[in-house]
Amino acid sequence: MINLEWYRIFLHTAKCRNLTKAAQELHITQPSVSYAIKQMEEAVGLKLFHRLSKGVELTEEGRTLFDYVEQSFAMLDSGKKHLLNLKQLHQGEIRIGASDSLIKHLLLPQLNAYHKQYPGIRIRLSHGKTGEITKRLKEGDIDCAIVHLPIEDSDLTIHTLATLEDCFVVGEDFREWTNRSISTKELAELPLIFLSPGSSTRVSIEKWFAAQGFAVNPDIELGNIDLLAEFARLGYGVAFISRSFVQDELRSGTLFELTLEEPLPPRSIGLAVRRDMKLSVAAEGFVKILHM
Amino acid sequence: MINLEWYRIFLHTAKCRNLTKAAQELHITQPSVSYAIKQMEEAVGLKLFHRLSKGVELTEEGRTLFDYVEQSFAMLDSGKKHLLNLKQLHQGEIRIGASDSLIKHLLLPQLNAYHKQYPGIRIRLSHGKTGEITKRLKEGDIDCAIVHLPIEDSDLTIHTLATLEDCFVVGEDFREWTNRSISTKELAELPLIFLSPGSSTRVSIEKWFAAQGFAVNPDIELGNIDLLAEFARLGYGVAFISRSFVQDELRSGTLFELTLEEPLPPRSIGLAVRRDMKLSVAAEGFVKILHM
DNA sequence: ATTTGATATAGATCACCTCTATGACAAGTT
DNA sequence: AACTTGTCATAGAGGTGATCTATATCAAAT
Repeated sequence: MINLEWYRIFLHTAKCRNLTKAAQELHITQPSVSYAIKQMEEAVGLKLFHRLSKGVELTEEGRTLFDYVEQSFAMLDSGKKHLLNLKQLHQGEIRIGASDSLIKHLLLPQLNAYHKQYPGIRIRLSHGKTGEITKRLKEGDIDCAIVHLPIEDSDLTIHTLATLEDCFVVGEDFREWTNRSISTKELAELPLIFLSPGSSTRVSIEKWFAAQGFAVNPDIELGNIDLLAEFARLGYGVAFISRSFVQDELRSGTLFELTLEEPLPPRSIGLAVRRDMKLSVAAEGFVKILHM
Repeated sequence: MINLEWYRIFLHTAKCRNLTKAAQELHITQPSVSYAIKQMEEAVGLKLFHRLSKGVELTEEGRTLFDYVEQSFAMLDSGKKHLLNLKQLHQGEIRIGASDSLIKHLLLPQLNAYHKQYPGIRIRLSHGKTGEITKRLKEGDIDCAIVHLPIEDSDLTIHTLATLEDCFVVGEDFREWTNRSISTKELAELPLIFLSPGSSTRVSIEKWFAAQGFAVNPDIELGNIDLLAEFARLGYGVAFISRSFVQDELRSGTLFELTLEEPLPPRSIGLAVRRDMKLSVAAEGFVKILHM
């Protein structure tokens, strides 16, 4: 069986055409090179070098093998370089799962910062609901997921990232309701605009109403945060939304926040990763940016 | 520095996804595999495997490296297979130099036998005069040369292969000259047909005449053995040619050999190879056939 | 709670790679 | 012709690092 270190010695010797010089390059003594070449020739049963009075020269068979060995070592060198690039974040990819709204309203600054800092890393985003995303995470299709909390899943490790504060907002047509605190009963009787059933935001607000004895039936159900805000602005009713998603609109006066007698519970956003998997270097870099 | 044997262990471990099974395949113990993987990971500064409760799984970085290592080892395997093919004469090439006439009239049986026995070997022939051919041999452009002897060249090793017997032949028009022995003087006065100046055959016959005090001036000089025989047959004169090259014509009665008072010296054909070079396996196979 | 399958580590062992020393050879120089 | 130089090959000794045995640790399965 050929010791792979002999290939390295063979390669250097072929390039130097001189055992003594090859030994110097390899930082071993000349008899070591002679020994390794001899072992290789015996192992393959063929002469690989002509011994001349001044140095050596590859035989026909040696030249044939040389081509293969040279390519093989070039491949290993490329592999090592690629690993170094991954390590130094010059190359690589990161696969992140999050809902569209979280991507747009929460992650954009960090994604931009990460992309600016590591332009060689390819960022792949996949959107979906928390349930879908955690499934992809567990199946190894994505590296990390930004999810609404709480999540109980023994396969995942969860880190809290941020707190989301929700609120109800209205447009100009319903602005009179912002003059005073509103009871939950009053609120339940207004036309409500919610996200689709099953979204974490939707589930959390339904629980809030139920805890107070109300079953609400929203007038409008939408799948998009921007549309929620837009329909509220247009006077279709009262939208339930995370405050940080509509900061601009609140500041500019196109939307107005209702004041509730009963406070809304804060919600959390977390980072989920697979419990038994070490993150790639690229993913670790992103997580670090998230925690800043 | 990465010991190349670790790559082999890495490759097997990645394929088995289990250190214990990889150890079995490699005929070493499981702690040896664990040790090698650990050394590799420390050397590259990256985790290459996730340790699971049942076996291991490549990390992102490990998968990247795996692709390179797999290709690299495939290249080495191809190299070993190619060497084995060369060794077993399933593949390879042989480069032979000889004059056209030697190829056609002397080597064809052996070339046919060799090609039949080793159809995977590529036979490359280059023709030329002995001087040109020995030059190519010394420059490593051909593996062996079939040459007229004697040759004195310290860079070459010469083996005698065969003896060539030369003769003068005539067609029907000069047939009367074959009735009795002819003196050299008589011969010199006949119209002679020779090969071009510089060919070994030409040189040897000029020496023969000169040793007897005659300077001959052939009527016809040709560069082709077949044309020599044809012009003799057509009655243009007396051609000087190696007997073995016109055996068929002599046997069938289209050419006739003159009987000389002074015997012609026999000439030898030899095989020349470079003195300090080991022949390739393919060339050795051909030399063996030549010596049969 | 116990068993099973698997990896990681510690310390001992030994195989083989490497060393030093030197022989052999051919080309180059004097 | 004698000597020097550069280079490869071999012998025998040494030592290092890869491998071993033994066992700890852990999580999944029973």
